Amino acid sequence: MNESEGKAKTPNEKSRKEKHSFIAEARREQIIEAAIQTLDEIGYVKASLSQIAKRAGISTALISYHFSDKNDLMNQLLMKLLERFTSYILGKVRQEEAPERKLDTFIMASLAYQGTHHARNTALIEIIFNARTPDNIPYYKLGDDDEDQIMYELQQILRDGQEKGIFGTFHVEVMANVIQGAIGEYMMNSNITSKVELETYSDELIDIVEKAIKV
Amino acid sequence: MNESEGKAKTPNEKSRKEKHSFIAEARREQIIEAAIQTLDEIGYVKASLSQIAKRAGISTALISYHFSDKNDLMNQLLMKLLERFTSYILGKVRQEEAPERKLDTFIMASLAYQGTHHARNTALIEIIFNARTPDNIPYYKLGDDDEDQIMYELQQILRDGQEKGIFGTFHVEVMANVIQGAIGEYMMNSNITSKVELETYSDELIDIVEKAIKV
Amino acid sequence: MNESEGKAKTPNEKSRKEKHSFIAEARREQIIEAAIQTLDEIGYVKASLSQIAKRAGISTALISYHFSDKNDLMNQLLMKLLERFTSYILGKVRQEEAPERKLDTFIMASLAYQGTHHARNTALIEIIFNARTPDNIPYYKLGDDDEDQIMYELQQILRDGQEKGIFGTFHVEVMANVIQGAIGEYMMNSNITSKVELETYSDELIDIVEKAIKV
Amino acid sequence: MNESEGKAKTPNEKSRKEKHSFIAEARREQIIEAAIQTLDEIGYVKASLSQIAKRAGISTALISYHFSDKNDLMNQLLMKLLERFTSYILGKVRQEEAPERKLDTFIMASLAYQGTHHARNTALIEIIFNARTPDNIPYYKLGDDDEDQIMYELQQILRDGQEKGIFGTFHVEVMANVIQGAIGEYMMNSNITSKVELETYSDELIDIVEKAIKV
DNA sequence: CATGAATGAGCATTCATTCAT
DNA sequence: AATGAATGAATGCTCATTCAT
Repeated sequence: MNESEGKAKTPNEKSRKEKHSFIAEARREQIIEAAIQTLDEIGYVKASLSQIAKRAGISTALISYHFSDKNDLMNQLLMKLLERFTSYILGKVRQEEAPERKLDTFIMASLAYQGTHHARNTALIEIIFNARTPDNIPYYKLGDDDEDQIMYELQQILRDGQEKGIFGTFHVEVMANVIQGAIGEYMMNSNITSKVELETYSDELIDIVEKAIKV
Repeated sequence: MNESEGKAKTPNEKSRKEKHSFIAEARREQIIEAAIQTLDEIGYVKASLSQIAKRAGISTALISYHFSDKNDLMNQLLMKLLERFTSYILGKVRQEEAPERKLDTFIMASLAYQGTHHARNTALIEIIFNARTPDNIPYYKLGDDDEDQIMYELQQILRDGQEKGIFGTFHVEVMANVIQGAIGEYMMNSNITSKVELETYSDELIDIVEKAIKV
Repeated sequence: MNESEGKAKTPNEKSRKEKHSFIAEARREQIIEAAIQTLDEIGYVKASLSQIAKRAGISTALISYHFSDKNDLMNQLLMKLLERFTSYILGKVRQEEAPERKLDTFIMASLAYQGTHHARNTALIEIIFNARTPDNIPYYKLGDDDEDQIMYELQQILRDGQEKGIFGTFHVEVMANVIQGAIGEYMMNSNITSKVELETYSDELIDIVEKAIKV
Repeated sequence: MNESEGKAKTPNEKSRKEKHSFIAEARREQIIEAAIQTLDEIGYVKASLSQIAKRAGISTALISYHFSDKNDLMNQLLMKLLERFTSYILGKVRQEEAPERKLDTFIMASLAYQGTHHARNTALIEIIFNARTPDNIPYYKLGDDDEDQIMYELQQILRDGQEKGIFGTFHVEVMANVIQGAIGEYMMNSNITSKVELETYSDELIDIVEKAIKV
């Protein structure tokens, strides 16, 4: 707002501005956390601003103050959730070198996320399957080709393995989709979750995939 | 709310009741069809009773008359959709004898349903991922063991194949889940749908599964 | 809604439909009257749906039920008020034959309306000077050339008088505007209203106009 | 709220106060200008404090700091606008000596103001027709006898002319009102504005008035 | 069986205002 | 003097539901 920003005439001028941004950022974070909790507890359909505000211990007006829109809040939340999920998975996967190790890690990390970040994952699912773009297209139908780094990474691993002759021949996109589907199904369906241990499922899935991709 | 509500005002109570039931049944059917159309067109979140009524060409009050609740309507709709889907798949699968044929048919029929009954399938997905039980549990987390005949049938096929020595050893529940997940992913994610033809996906998936289950 | 309307299969079928429309029409009328009262009492800025509903003794939702919009309500109200005002003035004016009598009647009737229909007139002023079109143009700037029958009639009287040689030469549009302004000023400004009697004002205005238009 | 609020914290209280007053006065001026612009652009109903603040490039809190109330702001704005308008008209009128010249000048200056100070005039109209006193009386109904120097001056001109035998006999208050109405009508109604040139209207109005007041 | 009429509860959002800094 | 943060109240509006007819 002021063209002489960055000059920091006085030491506390800068800190004051930083504090302001800091408070605002903290609030936004808090609201987003409350939104995650709300989505987890009562689902997208019932997740009104007042429900979110209640969980954050603030007024609904304050949400409107920090986010231009309910849509804005949901979009920023979706981005944050995807970001966190993506960086969690990629962080683990990229520590590995060999394609077969990368693949195993991918599967294990993806499944583990559900256990370690249950609320986040539920919130993610709730948004993806309920929210729609302004053009009324559900996010789950979008598949956001460009943005979905996870899917891109998985396909890269598979292609890399094929090129190195470690994996056999198969339709990469279909295979990636099958793996994603198997992971997603475990994440969402608590029927299988309650009957098969995460580790068992992980091991068995890796087993199945290995059989399917081997040379 | 209760089906035995008649107070016998007239002597020909029975015939009247039958007629009433018949008309009522037809109306319920009509409302449910309109609900499917509504869910397909505008999604669960926006699918208000008035939107459904508009598509059915009736008043919203009439929906409230025939269903005790919006929840009741959605539950009945869900059941009907599951029933139809189930009987479609089982109808095809049970025409086959050999486990490997049954399995292939199961996969192909499941995937084909999306193409042949698009609106129904979208409606099904919209309900499963948006509606919640009175106890606030999302349907997608339920997985309803007892009612999910589809899953039961798939697992039966796999077990049958194993017993007959046609399939190798693998964790039946995990394998069934993987297959279900692969099918579901293709149904929901239009990203893969637009990039891989139904038949290709079907063939490749069968291929993958065969490799994974073979002795 | 039904193509067999007007056939009136049974006597009470028709009457039922008529009754429904009648009730709805009566409600709309009641709401519009409440809106007039509200505008008169608290002005356009504060005239919220709940204030109108309070005066009508109904819920705000019922206003939304009978009018598609607040804008819709205000537009219909504006039309009704203009219509009533116009028909009142024109009804009186058209009973006269001679241009000079028509002109006198026009002035007297316009001024009298303020006295006899005070609330309506205030409501009219409040809407015209406060409401705006969707394009954000105030109604008072619109001047609604085509619709303003009153202004058209006044100009016709003046032209007719000129053609018949009863009135002299003057700029018709300016003269009509001056007359309208003089009437409007008396209607709105309660300062002059409290100091000069309606009849005095009427007589004097007629006098002034006569001097200005005479041959 | 009170101008003698200083608590004499520092010795050079007076100079500080003066500086403060000066800055404060400048801010108030700035806010008032922004308010004029806002009223002109979007009208009274939509002229929220945040809209005004946006146009002033300041925060809404600062408006609340300098004006006790939104009402206070609007009142002070109204006074300022009336003051400016009054001094503009009176400045021109008082340069003339003869009543007939004064009258012509009054009319021309009043009409010219719309052209030369369009935004101010629109803002003036918006406030007068939308704002209300704490007692809920619209300003347009007030006519504020004591403060309205314009109307007083006009009536003085007319009386002076009569006393000097230049004007004939007529009801001064009504005549003044007619002139005011004719001017106001042209100012507000863009229908006439677009059809009749300012100069034409001015000439014709003077002509009409001259005929009406001549001996 | 079917509807129009009606409502209370809830929605997202904006507003004028206050307060700590 | 000035601002960002925060709120309670109010707005227009939609919704599922009820009820008399």
